[in-house]
Amino acid sequence: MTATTLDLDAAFGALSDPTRRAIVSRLARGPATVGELAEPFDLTLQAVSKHLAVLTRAGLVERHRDAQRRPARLSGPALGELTGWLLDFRAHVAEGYERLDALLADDPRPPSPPTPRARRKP
Amino acid sequence: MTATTLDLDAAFGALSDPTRRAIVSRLARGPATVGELAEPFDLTLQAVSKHLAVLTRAGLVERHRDAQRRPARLSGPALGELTGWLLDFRAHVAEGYERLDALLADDPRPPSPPTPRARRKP
DNA sequence: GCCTTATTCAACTACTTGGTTGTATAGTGA
DNA sequence: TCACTATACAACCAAGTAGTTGAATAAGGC
Repeated sequence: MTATTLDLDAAFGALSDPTRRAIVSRLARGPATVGELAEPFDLTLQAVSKHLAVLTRAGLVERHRDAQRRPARLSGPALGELTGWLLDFRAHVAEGYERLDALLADDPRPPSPPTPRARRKP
Repeated sequence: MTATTLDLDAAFGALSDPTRRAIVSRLARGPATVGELAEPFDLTLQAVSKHLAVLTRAGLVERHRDAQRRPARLSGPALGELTGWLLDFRAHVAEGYERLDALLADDPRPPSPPTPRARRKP
């Protein structure tokens, strides 16, 4: 409740980096230290530490102290909020599509031109 | 199934910008032209066009031509995939928490020392 | 053909960011 | 205390990006 007031900018931004997604992936299987997290990557510990800082600032990861170590673990609530935001969106999109269908039914245009992504002039 | 092979980097990156999220928000209520999308923002049309390009590259938005206009609309599948990815994650997180509980039950350590973030020397 | 509208491309600037190296802090164990 | 481990901080750099202005392209209407 009240929640973390998740910063969507920071959260989405944090997940836009493949290294950070991999870190999140690993943390999803349980807490880990910076050293453990850094192992699979060809990165300095400092770099991983920075990535963790980004994830922490975004509210996606929590840290605590365990002797010299500062293990990180995922913050469930933030991920939940993020997911909620997207789910909410999908619903709106579905709604939008219905409306679009109505529009198209009124319009003498083919249902959906085959324009998946390619935007090159011939 | 095979799906659009959604580029998570691009998709999350695209959503990490508040302007682009606002654009997506607006598009969720139906297609719109660049001009229409630009109206609520204090931005040039070029800037909005660029944002749309980012969203399109990320597979979140589709464009087509309608006379001089090039209306944009959300691409449902991509949003769905993104949501799926996060949902999948949440499941893993829940799993991870269970495992963590087991760990803590095995460990003579207080559940969570009050170390939120402050790391300053006195 | 010419003018208007809608949008994009190109070049440029200011700022952010992912990475580095080097140094400093915190905690453990001898 | 000293040595060692784990992590963070600071300064820096190369690359990316959000924004700008100005010019170009595309389609319609006259």
